[in-house]
Order: sequence, then structure tokens, then C-alpha cells
Amino acid sequence: MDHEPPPPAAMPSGRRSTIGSLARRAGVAASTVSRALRDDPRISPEVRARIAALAAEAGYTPNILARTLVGGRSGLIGLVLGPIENPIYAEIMREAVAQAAARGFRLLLLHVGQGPIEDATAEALSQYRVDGCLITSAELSSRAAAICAGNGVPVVMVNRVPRQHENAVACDNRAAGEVLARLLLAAGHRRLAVVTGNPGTSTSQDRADGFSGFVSSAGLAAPRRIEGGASHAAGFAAGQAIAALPTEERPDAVLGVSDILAMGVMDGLREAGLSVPTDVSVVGVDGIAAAAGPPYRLTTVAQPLQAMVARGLDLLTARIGGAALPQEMVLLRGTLMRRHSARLTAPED
Amino acid sequence: MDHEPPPPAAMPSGRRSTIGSLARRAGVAASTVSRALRDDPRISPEVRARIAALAAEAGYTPNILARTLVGGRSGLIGLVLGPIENPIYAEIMREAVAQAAARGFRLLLLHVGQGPIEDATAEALSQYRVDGCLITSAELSSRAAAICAGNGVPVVMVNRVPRQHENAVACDNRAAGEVLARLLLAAGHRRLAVVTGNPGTSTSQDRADGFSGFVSSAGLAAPRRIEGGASHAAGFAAGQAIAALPTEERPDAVLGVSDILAMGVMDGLREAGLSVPTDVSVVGVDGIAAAAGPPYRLTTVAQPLQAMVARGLDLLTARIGGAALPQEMVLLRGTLMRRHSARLTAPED
DNA sequence: TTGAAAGCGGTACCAC
DNA sequence: GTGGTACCGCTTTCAA
Repeated sequence: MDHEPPPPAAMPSGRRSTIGSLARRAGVAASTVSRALRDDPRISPEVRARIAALAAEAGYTPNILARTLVGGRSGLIGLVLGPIENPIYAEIMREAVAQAAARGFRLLLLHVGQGPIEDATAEALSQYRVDGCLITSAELSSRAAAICAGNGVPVVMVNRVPRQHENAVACDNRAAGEVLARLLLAAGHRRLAVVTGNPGTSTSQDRADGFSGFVSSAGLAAPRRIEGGASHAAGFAAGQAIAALPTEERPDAVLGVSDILAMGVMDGLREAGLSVPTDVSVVGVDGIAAAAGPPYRLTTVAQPLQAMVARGLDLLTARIGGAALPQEMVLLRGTLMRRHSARLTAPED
Repeated sequence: MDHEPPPPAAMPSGRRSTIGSLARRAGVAASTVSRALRDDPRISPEVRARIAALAAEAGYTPNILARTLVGGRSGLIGLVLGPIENPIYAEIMREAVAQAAARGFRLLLLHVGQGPIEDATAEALSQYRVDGCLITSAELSSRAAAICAGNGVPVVMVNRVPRQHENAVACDNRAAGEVLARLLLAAGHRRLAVVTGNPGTSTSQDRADGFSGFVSSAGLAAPRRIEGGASHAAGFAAGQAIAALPTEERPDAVLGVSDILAMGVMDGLREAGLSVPTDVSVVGVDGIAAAAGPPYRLTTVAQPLQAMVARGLDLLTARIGGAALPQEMVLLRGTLMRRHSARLTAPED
């Protein structure tokens, strides 16, 4: 088994073994080692076994960089993450790392946050020869997009509908908004409001539109729109603003376009002395873990994150394969989670 | 300026330009291009300018993989992240990406979550020739540690004191516990409790020990220990358990060893009808953003995340430089944030 | 079934 | 100052 004794210091214990060194030790050519290690059927079983043993003993690991250089794939997927203050991005990331690993890919963390991607980062994309790029939320800078396009690096957006020419996987946000509107109306709510997210984001717009559209087409007054943002703090402010409204104007149900925002709304309302859901019902969209339990128990439409990431990687790997596929966009239906932040039965009167 | 028209399809627009192609176009040798691009002073200004212009026009980016192959650094730092349910890890990550980028490094996301690192992941570490490894929380599997040691890849742990032989940067957790204990005692609290985190983690132990130690040495009864965990849910359960205690046994102040845990404790107490801080004071450690505002306004000791990551990268880059430095451990003092989850003035009686 | 050699994109050493 | 060349580790023809 040849366990090497713990090296005296942090000394790089000898040279790393390479295909060449293995070849020498095995008395064969480098090409033979290469083939043996990749289970090429042409190599005789004995030789293959001998080389495999040698490799294991030497703790050999192939140098992917060299392999990539020859023309192979890097096995790297560039990841661009949205504002991490919203736990949804952390959840997407967790899912993405795990699923990418299962498919033999590693994630190169390019950017975190909403800010635009710096040039240096955009270049990393090209310098490291990433096979593809996974983007959540944050806008891909035109620079980065150009680099991807110019190099034939496929791009897939997750949780965001592309303004440009990328592939995308998203939750059917419009439908999510409609489902929630239907739910609230069925429970007898009549004065609705929606707290919007970051202006210009498709998620916020689609959810709000679906919600408002359903209400309007039911013949009711369009929900009041309140400017929110992407954070709990923004929701909190909105909640306080709502609480400050004259009672007869106060909505009886409000949608925060994301869970984190809706949580803020709940806290804002409660801080102002109102009760949720007794005075005001609150619902969200996303399905983040933090909103599921007390003190929120948020009724929401949960995004099918696992499936979203899976389909995102599907789109990506198909295109990494080199196939000239058309732009594709996948919409996945969310799941309504009935919890306790909204009154869901018509008041008896 | 030569903006290329948007390629008809996602066609890899021609070949990527390389040092060789630039050399040909410039009518010089490849080595000259290499030197010119790296601002080697030996190259004449004119040639350098000409090559720079050519490179810019062609949208040339060096292939880091090739550069690394020659013996250079990969510029890659492996990142292992703890259980992302705790926002502290997301914050560390955000900080790490930004600071690493500023130093010219990219992060290879190796693992997220508490689970042990799979073998495939550990190998990626070696295959991609990462220059160093940054670990938060999650135990580095012995496999991964062996790979790092065997290849002379330096490892630095952030937010975790190493059981093994790695370098580390952490908050002075013991001191944090003491500071909070002193604060609570000064405000007249006498019946203290501590809700512990994941068993066996140094952060949880050190914080709890510092807290308990200070109380004991002040001549008071040691704080009651309540088993918690790493999540809001664990804290919530602990909060409910505390609320269920007979009044005369109920602690008047409790430390949740992490903010997320303390938030859970607060919610658990409140759900049971108790008021924080009127009935029970609650404090935490970490300084996560979510705990700062309402409804928590958690009094806590904030970890100096920015400095922690900076020092972590310092340790790493110094060792990546090849210097044979001794194991090093850096403890950084946190900052007490007095907010409103704890009664901080002695009750007048 | 195996070996030899070329080459991927750079860097660095040695000449000139 | 600049060019030639060898080489990093691996894959892939092309021969044998």
C-alpha cells in the first residue's frame, strides 16, 4: 500500500507523477499509458492492469489543463450569481455545484452580486476556457456576452428570462402570480397590492403582471403597486408604508414578488402593530427555506430549483456537445405552498 | 474599432487568436509577442505598441491553461463552503470572490454544505492544479487534505480553527463569548443560558466556553447548556424549550452561538408568548445582515469578515509564493454591536 | 497491440 | 532587441 510517511515539512513530496513518468516506470510509451488510463480497448488487459496499478500507487491524477490544451473540454462552467442577500441564490448555487459535479463539471465562480461584471472577470471566462456559462439574475455585461458569443461558449440563464439571445430556464413567474391572485380572491380578499422587486428584472415584472392581470380580468380594481426592491429591508419599508395607509385604503392582501421581500413586508406590518394574516394577508414567490417556518410560515409558490438547475445543465451540456441548437427557453411550473401568512378561507359574514 | 457583426449563428467565429497567429500577423517571433504582451522592457516601444494594437483588435486573451502548464500558477483557489443555510457562508463567499479577483485569483467552487467532500471533488483539486485552498467550516476530508499536502497545495481555513495542520483565520470566538457575558452580567442578568451549535465545531465550542467561563469566574452559576444546532429551526426549538421552563428556572438571558441560531431562539420565545428583550434577552455571534434589522435587532459580536478573508488570502498567497512558512493561525477580534434584543441597562429595583 | 512524433498555447533560455 | 528552440503534460494521427 506504500503509505508515504507524512512529509517532514510542507515539502512538495517529490515530483508529481505524469503520464511520462508512469510510462518510464512501466517500460511502455506515453501514448500507451494514456490509452490504458482511458480504458482504450486496444490495450491488452495485462498492460492495462499493470499501468492502472502503477498509477494508483503513484497517486497519479491527470492534468486537466494539459488535456484541455490539446483540444478537449475544460470541464469548467462559469457561474455568475445574483445578489446573495437573497437566499434563493445560495440555494441555486448549492444545487448547481452538486449537479454539475455529478455530471463531471466544476464551477468557476465568476461573480457574485448584482453589480456589473468587471472586465477582468469577463476575461477569466475566456482565459480559463470555460465550456459554458450559467447565469442567475445579474446581468451579463455586454463585454462578457460578447466574449461568450465570440468564442462559442454557450450561455444559459437560470431564474431569469433573457433580454438578449441566451438560453434560459425559469419558473413560470406569470403563472405563479396568477395562482396567488386566484387563491387570494377565492378567499374573499378584494383590495390587493403588490410590492415589486428590482425594477427591470423579468422575475419581478412577470410575477407582478401575472398577479395584477388576474385581478383585473376578474373585474376588480388593479392591485396597488408599491415599489419594493430585492431585500428584506425594502419589504420592511413597504410593509410600514402599507400599515401607514388609512384603514379604508389599506390592502387586505399583498404579494411580495420574492419571499425575502414578502418576509420584510410581514415584519414591517407587524412592527406597525398589524397582524398577519388577520389584518393583512401576505404571500410571496420563491419557496426559500427561511420563509417556511415560524415566524413567517409564508404562503408562496415554490420554484422547482432542483429541476431548474437540472434543465439548465441539460441545455448547457447539449450545446457544449457542439450541437447547433436553436435558442431555447424552458418554463417550469412552481408549486403552491399553502401556509399561514394568508387567510385562505372566505370570512363568514 | 472594428465591431464584428453579430455572428450569423452561435458559430465559433473563426479561430481564437493565439500568440502564434499574432506573431504571424505582426511578422515577428512568437517569443517576441509573448514578451511584448507581458511588457518586457527589452521589447522596443514601437513593436510593443504594434503588437498590443493587433492583440486588442483580434480580441486576444492568453490561454491560462497553457501558461500554467509551463510551470506557472493556475491562478485558481479551491473554495470549500460550509452549510449555506447559514448566511454567514454566503457573506464569506461574496467577500472571497471579490478579494480573490482583486488579487488576480479565481475561485473554483469545490463543495458546498457540511457533508464530507466526495472523492471526485477532492481530485478536482489536484486535476485543476489549484494554487491553494480556502476552507470554511466543512471538514476537509482526509482524502482532500492528503491530496493538498502531497502536492504542496497550501490550505487555509477561515472561520474555523483547524484540528489538523492547516493555517487558519478565525474570529476570537472565546473573547466574543466573554464580551457578551460581561455585557449581560453588567446589565444585571443573573440566570444565563447558552444554546450550542453543531457539536464538535470549534466556533460553537469556543463561543460557549468563553461565555460560560466568564460567568463562572464571576462567581455565578454556570449557564445552562441547551443543545442547538446550526439552523434557525434548531434555535427555534431551543427557544420554545426555554419558554416551556418553569418561570423560576427560566434564564433571563441567552446566547445563541451563531446569529442564525439566536434568531431562531428569539422566534421560538416570541412564538411562545414571551417578549424579547423584556422577558428574556438574546444575543448572538456573527454579525449577519439579516439579524441587524427588525424584527431581530440582534445584539451580537460581528465577525470582521472582510479582514478575515483578507488575512486568509494573505496566508494563502504567501505560501503559494513558495515560501516555507510555519503553520500560522490568526485570531481577529470581533465588534460588539449593541442592538435591541438584549436589555442592556440594569433594572431599577 | 504498441510506439514515435507532432502539436495544443505559452514561457524561458540561449544565441545573435 | 529579437529570433530560435526546447519543453510543460497530454492526446492523437500514423506507422510498425
